[in-house]
Amino acid sequence: MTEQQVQIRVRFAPSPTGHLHVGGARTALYNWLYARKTGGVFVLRIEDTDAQRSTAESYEGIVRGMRWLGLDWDEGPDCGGEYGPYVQSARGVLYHSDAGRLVDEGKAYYCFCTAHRLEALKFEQRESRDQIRYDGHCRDLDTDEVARRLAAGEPHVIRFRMPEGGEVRFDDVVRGEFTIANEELDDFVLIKSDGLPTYNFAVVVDDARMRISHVIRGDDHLSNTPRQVHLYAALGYPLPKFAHLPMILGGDRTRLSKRHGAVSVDFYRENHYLPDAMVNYLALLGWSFDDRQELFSRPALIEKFSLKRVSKNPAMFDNDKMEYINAEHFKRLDLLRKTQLVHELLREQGYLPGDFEVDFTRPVDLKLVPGTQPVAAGESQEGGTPSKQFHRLAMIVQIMGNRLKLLRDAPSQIGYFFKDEFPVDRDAFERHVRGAGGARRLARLADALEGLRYFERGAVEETVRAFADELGIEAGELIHPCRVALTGGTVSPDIFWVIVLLGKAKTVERLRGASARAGG
RNA sequence: GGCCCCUUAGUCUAGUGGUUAGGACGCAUGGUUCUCAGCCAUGAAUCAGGGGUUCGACUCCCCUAGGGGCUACCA
Repeated sequence: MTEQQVQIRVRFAPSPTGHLHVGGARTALYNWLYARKTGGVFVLRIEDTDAQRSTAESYEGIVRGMRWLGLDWDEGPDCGGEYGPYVQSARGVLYHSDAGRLVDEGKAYYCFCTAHRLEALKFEQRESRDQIRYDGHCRDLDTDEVARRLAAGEPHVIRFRMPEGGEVRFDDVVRGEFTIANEELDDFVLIKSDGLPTYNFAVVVDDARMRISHVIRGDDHLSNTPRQVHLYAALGYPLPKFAHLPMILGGDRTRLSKRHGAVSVDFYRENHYLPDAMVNYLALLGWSFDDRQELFSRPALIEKFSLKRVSKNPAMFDNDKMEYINAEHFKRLDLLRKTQLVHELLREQGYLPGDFEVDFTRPVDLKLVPGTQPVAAGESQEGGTPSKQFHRLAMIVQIMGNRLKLLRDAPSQIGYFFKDEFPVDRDAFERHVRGAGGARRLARLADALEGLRYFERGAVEETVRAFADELGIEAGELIHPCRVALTGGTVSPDIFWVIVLLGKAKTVERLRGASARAGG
């Protein structure tokens, strides 16, 4: 007898009441990874039973965030599926039908208690330091009375009839066994007086009817799970497997929320982090593979992910580590891909001329790029054909090497290659150009470079060093002012490459300009 | 208040009775270099506290403390 193989079905069920934060994204990711690893189905369901707080913008934002992260779903509000609708507000009849069944079977009942009465009850229980729970006031109302009050249109809710004694038990893939006495639970509400289901009820009805096999969610739901287990039993639905993930905490160790700054997925998207890097880092928040590997490509993550290795401890989101992971992923991108990304961003921000077009759908010849090929004399580095412009951009990206860690910083780091107006570090200018007699030297260096017949790296370096020798100074003493004049700051890639890629005309112009400004 | 969960360096973690408690980020120092990044090397830093159990506890049990969650007609 082989056990029947049940299809693995998981879901991410956000409520559209805010942006997608890293905690939600992590939950979505683990579900997605599990589905992709097992060949299962990943469902997106929108839990909008809180009519007040749910918004369309929030829904759009969540979808945008998940798409950016590359967490694609197989069934959901936009693409449908066999078990729709995938928005709770459209599933009303399902909840009412299941709730009605429970009432008919005596497993749930109508309650007419007013908010006022409940308030007073709570107050009283707090005073007497009692457990705060519903007292079962309407639990055994006469059926005729119920019918009469219902007919009279009296506001009411439907409550679950919690068994008096006994206990509930369930297994959690990451927590192990969980048991709690029924006394701790009370007759919680299933259907609110506005007719909408409560979270605890809707989640069970939906997970069951959508055939969810594994409920993977944040561990803030752990305490609610026993109630849900009761509901599964009462409704006669098979119990799914549960996996409660540790929370992700903000810097102050409290639950993540808006006030925790950069914890929105939007932030990372807008700042041009790499989605694969974010996925990698998020995966590490509460999961580890072993004691050595922590850098994973997406396929590697799918292959290695396992619910069994999910940690029980809450984790704090560490931005430094996120940036590090991002840098590592960026480092691993090939030159073409990097250049493509930089190109895109530079264009967006107006750093590139309008005629700078590269058709990335066609192979780009990078043979000349690797960085050792001299640029032939007479070939201007500015302007030129699109492929020449691209070639130059690729070389710039190439010489940037690992200095470019975050795509977002590309414009400020290499902007001086494309615009003549770039920020100049005043202090550096004073120190390296005006002070130390740099101004006069720069003008003379400009002359020397201008006379160069072959403007390629070797010749440039030779010229600069020879000039330093002639002056009887260290090459560095010439290079520093040069860097400030050319790039505006004290940080740049190899200065000789900068000179070559800037081109003779721009180099000479900036050197003379700086010299003049310094009064040389 | 009641109940539940969690506890290895600042942070993320490996570890399941015997280890010099391993790795990573961050930090510090040194090396490489025209600066920076990178890379290499080195270093500081951890089992929350207290009781047990045991020949032996980071590992098992109990208590305390701290943190988190649930206790809503929020999800």
